Amino acid sequence: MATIKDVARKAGVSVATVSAVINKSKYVSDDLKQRVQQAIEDLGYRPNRVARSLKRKESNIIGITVTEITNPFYPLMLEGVEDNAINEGYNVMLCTTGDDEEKEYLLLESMIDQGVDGVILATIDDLNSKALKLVQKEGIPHVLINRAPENYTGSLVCVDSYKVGQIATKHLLQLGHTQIGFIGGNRQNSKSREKGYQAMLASHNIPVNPSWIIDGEYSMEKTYEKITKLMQTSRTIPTAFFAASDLMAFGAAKALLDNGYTIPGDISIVGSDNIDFSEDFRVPLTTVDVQKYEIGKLGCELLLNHITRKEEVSHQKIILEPSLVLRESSGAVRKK
Amino acid sequence: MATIKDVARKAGVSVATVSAVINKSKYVSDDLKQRVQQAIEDLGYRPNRVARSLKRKESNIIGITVTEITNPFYPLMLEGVEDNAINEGYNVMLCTTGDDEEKEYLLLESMIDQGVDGVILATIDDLNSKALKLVQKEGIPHVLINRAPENYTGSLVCVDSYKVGQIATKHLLQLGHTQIGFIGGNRQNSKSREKGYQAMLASHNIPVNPSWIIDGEYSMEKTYEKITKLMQTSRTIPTAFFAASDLMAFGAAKALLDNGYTIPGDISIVGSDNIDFSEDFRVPLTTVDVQKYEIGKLGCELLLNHITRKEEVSHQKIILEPSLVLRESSGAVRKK
DNA sequence: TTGAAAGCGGTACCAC
DNA sequence: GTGGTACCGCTTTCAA
Repeated sequence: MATIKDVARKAGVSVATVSAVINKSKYVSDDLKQRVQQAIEDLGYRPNRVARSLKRKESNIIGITVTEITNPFYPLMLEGVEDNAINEGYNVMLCTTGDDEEKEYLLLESMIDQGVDGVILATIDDLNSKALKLVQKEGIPHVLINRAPENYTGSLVCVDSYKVGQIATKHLLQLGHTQIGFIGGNRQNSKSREKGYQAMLASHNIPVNPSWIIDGEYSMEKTYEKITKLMQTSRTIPTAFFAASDLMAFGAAKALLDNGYTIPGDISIVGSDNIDFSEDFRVPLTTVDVQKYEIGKLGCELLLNHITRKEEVSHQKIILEPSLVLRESSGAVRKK
Repeated sequence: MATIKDVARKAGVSVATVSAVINKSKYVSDDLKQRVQQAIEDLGYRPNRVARSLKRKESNIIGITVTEITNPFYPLMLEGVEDNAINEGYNVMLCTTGDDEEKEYLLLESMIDQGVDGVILATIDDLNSKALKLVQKEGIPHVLINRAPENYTGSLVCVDSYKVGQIATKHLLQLGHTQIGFIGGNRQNSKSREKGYQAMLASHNIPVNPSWIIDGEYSMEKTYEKITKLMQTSRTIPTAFFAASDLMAFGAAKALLDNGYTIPGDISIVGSDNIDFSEDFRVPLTTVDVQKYEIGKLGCELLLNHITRKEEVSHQKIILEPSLVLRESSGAVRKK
């Protein structure tokens, strides 16, 4: 690999001048500029970004943490991030944490040590998260996307999960359902969706049956098990379920279908996320769209703003609007 | 951020000694070792990887290029790569090329300039690919995964696509189908699968009908259109389709379903890839599994071997075995 | 056994 | 306008 010195020698100028023409950082006469450019061309020279990073203390790399990448929700979000990053001349470093706090911390640390200019965190639910504390302590620009602790005051972009719960539940109520179960997991998004669901029921004076609140652990398989068990042990089951993720909705639907129920004939299902395959699930899934791509894209924009204009970092919150996507898994409550 | 100098000062030793204890690169007396470790602890010192990279000319970062990440095939493969990389102390930089040669080249170049120690390429079909030429010219360790040019002689891990075609076609033949269409796209994997399909038909003396070879462009939507058009314009359509990807199989199945055909009653469909959702597609899809996770994992292992043992780089080829996954989209040919 | 110092490949200040 | 050079933070050779 040719270095800046080689270029300088070949062009018969100093390295300072080469650097100046590369970065357009100060005036260089046309003559020298020509010679330098010619030399760069001839040698196929490309600046060593590592050296530049060391000196400038900026790498043009951003990091992103996600819990998992096999849930189709994340690739789309990631695409939003990457599209934006590439456009602005940044590379992206990816870490999958698997919801493991310790792994998350270590991976984040490794990215910081690698010199990332900032990080997008899609894994933070807790204000006391070690990972969050780390970026704060180190003063690394960061924005949370998709997930965020309830009273987080930093920059973030996510969907209004409370509304997700309201929208889904309202839809079910309008179809005449009053016995509506909830399937969620141990994440803030789920909790907010549950609150929206509870509030909507409460506003219609409908009590919630605690045994119809299912912990699906954000897993299709677990949800399948839990719902199967519910059918075996409960005397009555709801006429509808709202799930805090499409994957859990899938699990529930499969369990129901496998036990001879029809959807939506016997039981309605509403998911959330609107992942690509919800449209082509065994029963096309009614769900709530949460603007996955936008979350990633805006999150990246925000981060890049933080990075480039450090001084005017205003803690910005972007809360996106969810919207109902009507498909075939929800229908009028069955007649008794 | 504390630097190595701070540690040295605090411990009352030279930076060389600090470096030695960090890297265990030479003997240091217990006394000094203690003091250094204490100082590191006190300061919360972590070595600057950028500086280390510059000096050592290795970054512990590997790059990976994929064409798209929204096809659920890739996240699993990527997971295989990342799991392995993390375990070995490497971070991964991700680039999505969208099958755009120019973008691919630029992104790859940017990763190299960022100092990646090696790259995994899941985007190469052509021996003359600019991207491939680049890594070869620069002498960057690289391995191709999932996709590869026909006569590629470097390291690679992928599934035997020819066999994929054979297996799928054989299955259909065994069900009594003789009128079998093929849906593919402009990638080497598809071409090999098509060859396997053709060969299997030939060995049964069954001619292939050229109008039943459909270019689905690796897109669900395109395939939907093409199949819809086929139904409108052709007097006869096959009793079965084999598609070179599950996504295209989905597109075909949807088109058929939307036009009143039953699957597999009227027409059988076999996909390839075995993406997660093929199991829960409207009609659970019979498909050919291609060991996505393994491809990524082994590809990463191979690359890391190249990086760490430069001298003994034997060009290694790992060809994985595909296997049929029987589900509900394929059945006996209908009686006339 | 320990440390001084050169140097990785750039950037940017300062002097000419 | 241009170039000499210190320096970014670390590794590694070499001398003491």
